[in-house]
Amino acid sequence: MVRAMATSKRVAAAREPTAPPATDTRQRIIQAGLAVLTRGEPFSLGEIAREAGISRQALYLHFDSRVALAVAVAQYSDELFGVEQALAPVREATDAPSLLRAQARFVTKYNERLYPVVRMADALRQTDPDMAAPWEDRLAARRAGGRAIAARLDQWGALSDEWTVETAGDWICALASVKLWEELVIDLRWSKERFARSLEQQLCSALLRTPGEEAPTAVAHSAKGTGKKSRA
Amino acid sequence: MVRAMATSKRVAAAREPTAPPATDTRQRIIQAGLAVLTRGEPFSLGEIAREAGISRQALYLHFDSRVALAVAVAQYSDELFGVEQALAPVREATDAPSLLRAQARFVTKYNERLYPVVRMADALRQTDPDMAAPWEDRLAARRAGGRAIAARLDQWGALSDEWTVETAGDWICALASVKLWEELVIDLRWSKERFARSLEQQLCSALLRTPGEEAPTAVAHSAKGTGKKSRA
DNA sequence: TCCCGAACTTGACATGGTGTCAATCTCGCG
DNA sequence: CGCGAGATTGACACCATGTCAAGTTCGGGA
Repeated sequence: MVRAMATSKRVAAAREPTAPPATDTRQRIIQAGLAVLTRGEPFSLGEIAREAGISRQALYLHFDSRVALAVAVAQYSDELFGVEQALAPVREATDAPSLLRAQARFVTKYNERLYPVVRMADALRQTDPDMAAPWEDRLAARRAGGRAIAARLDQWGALSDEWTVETAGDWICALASVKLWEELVIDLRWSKERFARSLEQQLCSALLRTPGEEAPTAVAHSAKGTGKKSRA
Repeated sequence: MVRAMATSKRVAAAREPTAPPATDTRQRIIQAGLAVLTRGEPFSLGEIAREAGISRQALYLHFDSRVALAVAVAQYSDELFGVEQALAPVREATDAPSLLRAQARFVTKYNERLYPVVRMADALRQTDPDMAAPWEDRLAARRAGGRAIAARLDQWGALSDEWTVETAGDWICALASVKLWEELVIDLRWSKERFARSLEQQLCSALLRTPGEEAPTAVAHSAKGTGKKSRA
């Protein structure tokens, strides 16, 4: 193949995402991996290599193992989707209903896009301990995201009394899971629109204080209220 | 294969679960499979054979393939759990809150017990088309269960206006999914008690008409009301 | 009593995937 | 020129699934 020089591995790590010439082999492998993963399933390394136009053995010049490649593909897929940008509406929401609406829309798009990758990662983590750690990281990030939403709801006095910030965050995280999305959209054939709509509604009815109840400023029975329990 | 006579397979199928002498090899294999599956993961046929005290090749005298064994294990696991009996409180509930409470408790117990089996089946169905059909069957059964609950809520006039029986049924089905249970109980370390409590609460807040609203007998704005839309 | 057939055994083998190793090729650059 | 990075071909070990063949054990029926 081409490549050569002090280019390639070191460069790939340092390359900014703004330079997509993709002449880099490592990058080509990752893209091939994503392509193979996205269509169908079986996921054989030989297939990815063929797709990338290199020999199977060359994969091992760039990745220690199947899992390392999978992790790289997952990360690339994340970057490609642009989580940061997609999350902007969620971060910028200024009231509870629009926050939850933004979250529902984000979740719908994100899960649709990341579904094949998460699927594979989930399958791999069962058999491969090396996949467990990255998986945990992602889970922690999702959990933190859910908790951040719950914390803002709580700050606004919008969080229903039955929740703590922690439990509400976990529930938000669970409802945002690819698995729930898969169950409804893939297995039960829901349309994305219906999923988004239902998720929004359910987030609202699950989390939000019902309008008729105590005002956010009023500290009622126990130690509930505005600053419920922001961290342990 | 060998198979022949009216013995063996036929006998295994016809044997009542009340006779546990376990002299039947097929049954021993299934039990070994469940045991291996329940602890840890890797799931190698050789291991199951060793656990069952027979040679690896003897597995093929009883099961055509890995998938056939897996299906048998899943079915056995179901019988062992006693779904019918465990579902009794759900079937016998006479009001909406206790129905949803019974459902939440059933789901918690069932998912905890069936988790390893479902895990394996889900992994297998990705690569093995033979697993897809049994999976679909189970999904259809779960969906029907969810829909039955939704229909009863609707009959009682307890189902919130935003739902049809179909969509509510699917939502119940999705919240009953092993995957949601896994996310919360396994990955996020929720206790079973907390899961059961939250699930019950969330089923209620998601599905039930809020107390202040229109009475069940009153047919309000559109064509909603008691007999919402029992089938398409 | 003998023997048939069912169930199981051992052992070998094909296939296909992962991961490793060694030898070779090809460039660009110092 | 020759080094060295990246890539190639080819071979190999290992393991899991699935198949095949031949032999063993044992119970029950003719």
